[in-house]
Amino acid sequence: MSEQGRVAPARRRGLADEVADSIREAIFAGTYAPGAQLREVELSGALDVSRGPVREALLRLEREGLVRSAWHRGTTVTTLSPEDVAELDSLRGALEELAVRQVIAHASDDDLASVDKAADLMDRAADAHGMVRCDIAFHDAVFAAARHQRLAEAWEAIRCQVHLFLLTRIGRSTEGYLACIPEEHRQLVAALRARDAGAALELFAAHRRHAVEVVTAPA
Amino acid sequence: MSEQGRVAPARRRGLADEVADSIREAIFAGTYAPGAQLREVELSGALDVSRGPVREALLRLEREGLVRSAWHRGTTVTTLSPEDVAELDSLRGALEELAVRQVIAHASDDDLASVDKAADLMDRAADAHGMVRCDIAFHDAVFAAARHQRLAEAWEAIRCQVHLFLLTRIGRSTEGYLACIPEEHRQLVAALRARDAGAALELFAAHRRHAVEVVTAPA
DNA sequence: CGATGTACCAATGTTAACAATACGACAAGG
DNA sequence: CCTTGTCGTATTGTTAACATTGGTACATCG
Repeated sequence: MSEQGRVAPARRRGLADEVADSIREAIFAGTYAPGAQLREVELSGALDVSRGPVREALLRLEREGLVRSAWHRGTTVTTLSPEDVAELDSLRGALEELAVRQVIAHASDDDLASVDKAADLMDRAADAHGMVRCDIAFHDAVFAAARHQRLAEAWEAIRCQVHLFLLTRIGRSTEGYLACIPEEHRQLVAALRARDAGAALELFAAHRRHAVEVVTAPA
Repeated sequence: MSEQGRVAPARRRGLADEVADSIREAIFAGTYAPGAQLREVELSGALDVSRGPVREALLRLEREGLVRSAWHRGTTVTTLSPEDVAELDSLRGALEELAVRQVIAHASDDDLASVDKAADLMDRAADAHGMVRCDIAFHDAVFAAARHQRLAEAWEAIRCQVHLFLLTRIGRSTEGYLACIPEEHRQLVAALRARDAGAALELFAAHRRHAVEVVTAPA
């Protein structure tokens, strides 16, 4: 699917990156619940790495908003209050609005094909957790298609928090989610392909609204 | 000016934060020009600190977009290409639009007073560098008045880059800048105080346009 | 003479030990 | 009984030494 021309970036990653990935996965898997403390010695022991890379990984996760840390007070997994959800939603809205405009203005056919593929992958999602993963992947594809480095970075800064948010969403009600979401995303793709800014913006806004309603409505 | 009620956060900062501040200031002062390499040993020697905090500081500066680093290839001061400037402008626009809406919707009188004060401080700016500092401080105040933690963080992620951008602007022409900018910001404050979303949005957009034009227009 | 392989060096990545700090428990005093 | 001061411990902040890697200059070969 559109090999981009170049062969491969071939950049080797550092240990800190892999540690960050491990911790991130552990959090999403539920090993570390929101509010739990992430002790450096414990992590370094479990991952068989020194505290240096762990420390660097935690700093990266903090950049992603997945954890929060205070001086000499350790690092804890982020807990999302209702206010946090509201912030996440409004900021995500601002970023997605720019992304949609950029996609409609500059995205190539290959970029749109990637978005399409991400939407298709949703049909194959086994459980709710997998669906959330696909959901995030879809929006990743949209931001990638926007071809806007800094916008993508801004999305990455809240991406994991949105993931966390969707995780609490499926905790509330898995019913409508698995069935409706794939179709909902297919409509987003269609609007993007049609280069219809107005329709796409409205659909993305509705998409976000649905997610927020599920979490906030039932006390 | 509005003590917020609480006495003081009283949180002590780590060494890494201070190191980050020092390096940041050095970059803005021109000690390290864009593209220059930031060697860990050199910095740790100059600041009389170990490489640990320096490493952590560089990671933080990378989060702020002030430097870029690759694995085993060191850290360099960010250089802004024309495309980067375009990205910065559009993303900043998206963030400021949300900020303006938030300010108009939720900002307290104290918040607006802070913005006002930031605008007044511009009259006392001695040179162009000081003016740039005030310019950034003004927008800091706006984002602070928005009372939106994550939005403020998103702004911080490009704040230093905008600072860098404004620095290249005054490199092009200092003439109009020193004279017009204070008045321009006063109009922004007025629109914010009037809670006039349409006018404020347009004025902020024009404000950004002016800055970009100076840098991009004269080849 | 150009291309290629190699060895060196400088800089970063990683590790482990040392120092400083926040939190909790417990005892003394009002 | 509540407040306050002190101590101990667990955890983070910091440091310095070791390991690994990328770049470069140079020698060698075609």
